[in-house]
This record gives sequence, C-alpha cells and structure tokens, in this order.
Amino acid sequence: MGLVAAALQLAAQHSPATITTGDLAQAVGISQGAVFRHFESKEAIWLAVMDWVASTLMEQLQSAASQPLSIPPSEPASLAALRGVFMAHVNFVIGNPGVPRLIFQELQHAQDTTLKARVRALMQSYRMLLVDLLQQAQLQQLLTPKTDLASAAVLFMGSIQGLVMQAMLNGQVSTMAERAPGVFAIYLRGLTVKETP
Amino acid sequence: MGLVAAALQLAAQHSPATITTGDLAQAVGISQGAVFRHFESKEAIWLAVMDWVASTLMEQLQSAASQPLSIPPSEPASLAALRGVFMAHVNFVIGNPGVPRLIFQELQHAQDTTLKARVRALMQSYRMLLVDLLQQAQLQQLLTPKTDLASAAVLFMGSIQGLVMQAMLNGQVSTMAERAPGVFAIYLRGLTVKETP
DNA sequence: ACTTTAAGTAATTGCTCTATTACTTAAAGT
DNA sequence: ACTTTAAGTAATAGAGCAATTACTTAAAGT
Repeated sequence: MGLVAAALQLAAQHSPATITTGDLAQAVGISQGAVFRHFESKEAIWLAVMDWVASTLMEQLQSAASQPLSIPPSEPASLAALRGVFMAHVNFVIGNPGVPRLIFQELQHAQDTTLKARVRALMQSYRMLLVDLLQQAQLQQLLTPKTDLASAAVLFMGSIQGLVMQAMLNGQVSTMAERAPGVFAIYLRGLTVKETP
Repeated sequence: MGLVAAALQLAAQHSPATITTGDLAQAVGISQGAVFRHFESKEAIWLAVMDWVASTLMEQLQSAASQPLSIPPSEPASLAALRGVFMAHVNFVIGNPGVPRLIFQELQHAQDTTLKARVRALMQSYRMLLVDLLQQAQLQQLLTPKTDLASAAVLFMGSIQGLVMQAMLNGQVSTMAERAPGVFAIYLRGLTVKETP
C-alpha cells in the first residue's frame, strides 16, 4: 500500500491533524525517515491525497450524472441525474470515510493554504456540475419558476453535509445510505413543480 | 477577557487544533504557565467553551422558537418558528464564527472524547427541538402527509452546514445571512403542503 | 499584625513530531 | 564489471508544546 492510500485509510479512523509521519510509515511498513524518500514533506502527502480525492470523486459524480437510472421509472432524466449524483456522493463517502475528515480539516484554516485552494477548486467543479443539471431541469420546466439555482446547489451539498455530520456523530458512516433517499426526497420536492394532488 | 472568550475568539481565526496555551495566555495578557491557575488542563478550557456554546445557542434557539415572527404575515406559527430557529442559528454562527470550527474539530475524533459527547448532547437537544416543531406543523396538517420527520431534521441542520461550509470556503461568514433565506425557502417548500398553483 | 489563598512569573521538564544526516542495500543502466 | 540511482535504516537535530515547579505578590480573612 502506498502512502496516499495509507493516509486515506488512517484518516478514516483518526483526525488527519493527529496523523504523524510515523503513523504513515508504520502503516506501509517502512521507517519514519523513509517517508521523505517518497514525498518532500508531510504536506505534500496530503496534497497528493486531495488530488486523488478530487479526480476520483468528480469522475464518479460525472459518471453518475451521465448515466441516470431513474428510481421511479417515469422520472425525467435531469432529475434522475441529480438523484444519481447525490447517491454517488453518498456512496463515495461511505467507501472513503476519511475524505470528509480531510475536507473539514482544511476548511478550518482561515488562511488560504495550498490544500485549501484544492478543496475550493473541487467544490467549484462540483457546484458547476450541479448548476448545470439544475439548469437543464429548469429549461424543461421541471422546477418551480424563479428557483434560485445557487441556493439549490448550496442546499444540495448541505444535505450531504448533514448526513455526513450525523454519521460522524454516531460513528457509523454506513447509516448514511439508509437516510439518504429520504433526505433527497425532501430536497427534490422543494425544487420541483408540484404534482396536482 | 477570560480564557473562554479568548479561545472562542482565536477559534474564529485559526483552527482550534493549532491554538496553543501560549496563544491563549497572550490573548488574555498572562504568561503561559498562568493559564493552569484557571484551568486544570487545556482540554478543560475547550470543555468550558463548549458548555458556553451549548447553553447560549440552545437558549437563543428556544427563544426564537417561542417568539416566532412571521415574514409573510399569514404564515402559520409553527412554520414561522422553524424559520426563526433557522435564522437564529445562522445569526449565532455569524456572531460566533469560531463555533463551527470547534464543532467540526470534535466531530473528527473517531473515539468518543468528553468533548465529543458534549457536542452530541447539543445536537440531540437541537434535534428534539426541531422534531417538536415539525410535529406541531404535522398535526396542523401543514406538512405533506407521511413526511419523514427524522430526515427533515437532518436536512434542516444540513442546510445550515451547507451555508457554513460555503462561508468557510470563501472566508467571509457574513455572506451566510444573504443566502440563508433562499436556502430555507427551498427547504420549507420540500416539507409543506403545496399551495394550489 | 499575621496568615491564608488566589493569581501571577520565569524557568524548566518531558514529550512528540518533522526533517535531516550518514550510511547501507539492491536493482537498473551502460 | 562498474556506476548510478532509488529506497531503505538508525540516529539525531531542532523546534514546539503542555504541564510542573519554585518563587513572588497582593488582596482577603480573622
């Protein structure tokens, strides 16, 4: 296992701030000093982790967006795409529980570190993907007229944040999967045109 | 200024994990060693901070819940109360920008520290307050039938998380106030009975 | 007046962590 | 075959930090 994978795995258990180069070395089975044969500094490792996270996550989100499988078969494609992105993100977090910890860690720093800039870039891409899908839905008149797409995108990401936070509180990330559909249902209902009752 | 206030103020600028007892001492104008005349350990300081946060926040949320001022004057009281709690929370974060950092910090630890237990207790009280208001609204048939109240509570808190995260990304917490109403509008629309178009 | 107690200081202890150094090993290049 | 390079080790330097200690100061109690 490489250092990047080890870092991500350790982050699933401890807070990234407390992970030492000694911990990483032990996880891959080398001495502490040998870590610096592979990376110039500790920060460089986290940077590589973030790069992996950013590319892998965006890849999976985009894949989910372009291959929407509707749960209610009649659901329009753009709404199914939003649902797919939501569930893909949830599944990514379940598969990589260290990622939210790393993100939260970096958001804390007030000054703009290199690592925080990467996180912002990732979020930017994410938001663009969302606004794109939301605009498609809006063009097809699936959304309430004058829906604020920026707010809708913030709420989308916040919905997942809420699930993550809840999961971190009780310590079991897997519970996210159960609650996710219910949360997304309320979210989508807040956006879409009301079916006649 | 006391150490608790200093800690909260410093947390608004740096990550709590990087705040040293020396920093706290400097902020209140004493020597590093003198800190331990007031608190037994560094952790005890953060514990006191969390206690202050928990009692102050819950007080303000409960106050907002019991004194609902409707923005659309026709809005039912229980929905206005939800809106009031939402805005009270947002305003609390704007007034105390260090709080989210502290919360995020503690959620990261996988093992159940004393501090994390306090955070969980706070969240528990918060959720009970929310479910209470949601149930009132449900009894008055303001919500969609069979609305999942647990999911609704998670989404409520997640909505604020999303706003906080967005604010931390661009570094200015004050922008939360502008976007908050739009986000809450979508949230509420996801729950409530649809007005006939 | 004397004593106790709370709050302070400066210095230091003990620990942890990142990064460097000097040296070793083994594979790859030519 | 010889050399270069990549990857490793053990040891240690160097810095920062929480907490302790011995000592001081000043207010409050009796």
